[in-house]
Amino acid sequence: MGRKRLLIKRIDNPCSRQIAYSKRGKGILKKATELSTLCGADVGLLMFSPTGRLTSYTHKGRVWSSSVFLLYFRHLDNEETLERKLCELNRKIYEAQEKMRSYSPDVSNIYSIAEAQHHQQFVTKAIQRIEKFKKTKLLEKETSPSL
Amino acid sequence: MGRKRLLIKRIDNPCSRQIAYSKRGKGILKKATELSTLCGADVGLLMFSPTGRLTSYTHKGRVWSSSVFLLYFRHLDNEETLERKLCELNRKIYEAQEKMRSYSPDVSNIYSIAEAQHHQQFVTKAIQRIEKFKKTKLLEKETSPSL
DNA sequence: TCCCCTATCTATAATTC
DNA sequence: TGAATTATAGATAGGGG
Repeated sequence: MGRKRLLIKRIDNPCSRQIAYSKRGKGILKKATELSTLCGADVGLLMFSPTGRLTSYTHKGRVWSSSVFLLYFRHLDNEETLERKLCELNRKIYEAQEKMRSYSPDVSNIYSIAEAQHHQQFVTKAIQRIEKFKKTKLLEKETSPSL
Repeated sequence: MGRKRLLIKRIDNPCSRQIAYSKRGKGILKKATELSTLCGADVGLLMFSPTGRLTSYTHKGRVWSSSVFLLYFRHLDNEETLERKLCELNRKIYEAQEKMRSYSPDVSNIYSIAEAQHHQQFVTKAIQRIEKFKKTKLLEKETSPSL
């Protein structure tokens, strides 16, 4: 769509590339909004320019937009991937569950063991809480070095 | 870009709307791939049709694509928003931290960490005791299966 | 970078099969 | 839905400021 037909391959000239990105980026953004309003479709768009600048579009309306993109922006805010966080948390939960499983073979009828189980859960949670607490405290320390 | 000028507002006729979505969806997809190859930009696109069908495009290349979209697809797999999960986990952590706070009321950072250490040791020993207890009980059960 | 201009190319609305 | 056609609206390459 220009004075010359354009082959779809990487534009070598960095200057032209940036200009093309600017123009086409706007174009897609417009298309996305149009699609969204015309068809009532949920559209999400993320673009990183050659220089790394982010442009995004989200039609605020439905579940997915408030999940994917919200997640993404939080991810940016936290400067730490939520995915990694989530994986870690899930791993911990899994490990904890595995541990628990090994302790409870077939003994639902024996009250003392059930009770032990209860206690074990309690202290497991307690230790997790303590670890979390320690991390938080350490973080507080780091972020306020004057203390 | 058609025989008539189109006002950008929701297309009332469901049939026309679906057709428009189909065409324009493909169009944006093409644009996204073009932008990606022409400019070396990372582009991610998610579209939900009026009927709820998902179309997506991701230029596989950089970090973001493997975070946002991976998250999204996992989210689909789990049939439960990761966001909600995360919120829940964070809530649990928060609650745990709140509980822990009661163990260390008003001490300075260093001491509260030391104290946490102390509590941790305490519950670690506790859990060891419980495990021993349970093993013993289980052993008792195995050796007297008639009960 | 951003805007403007304009020749041209491209996308697509309407239509038919 | 889908594919093809065609007229036309819209996007944009190249160039200038």
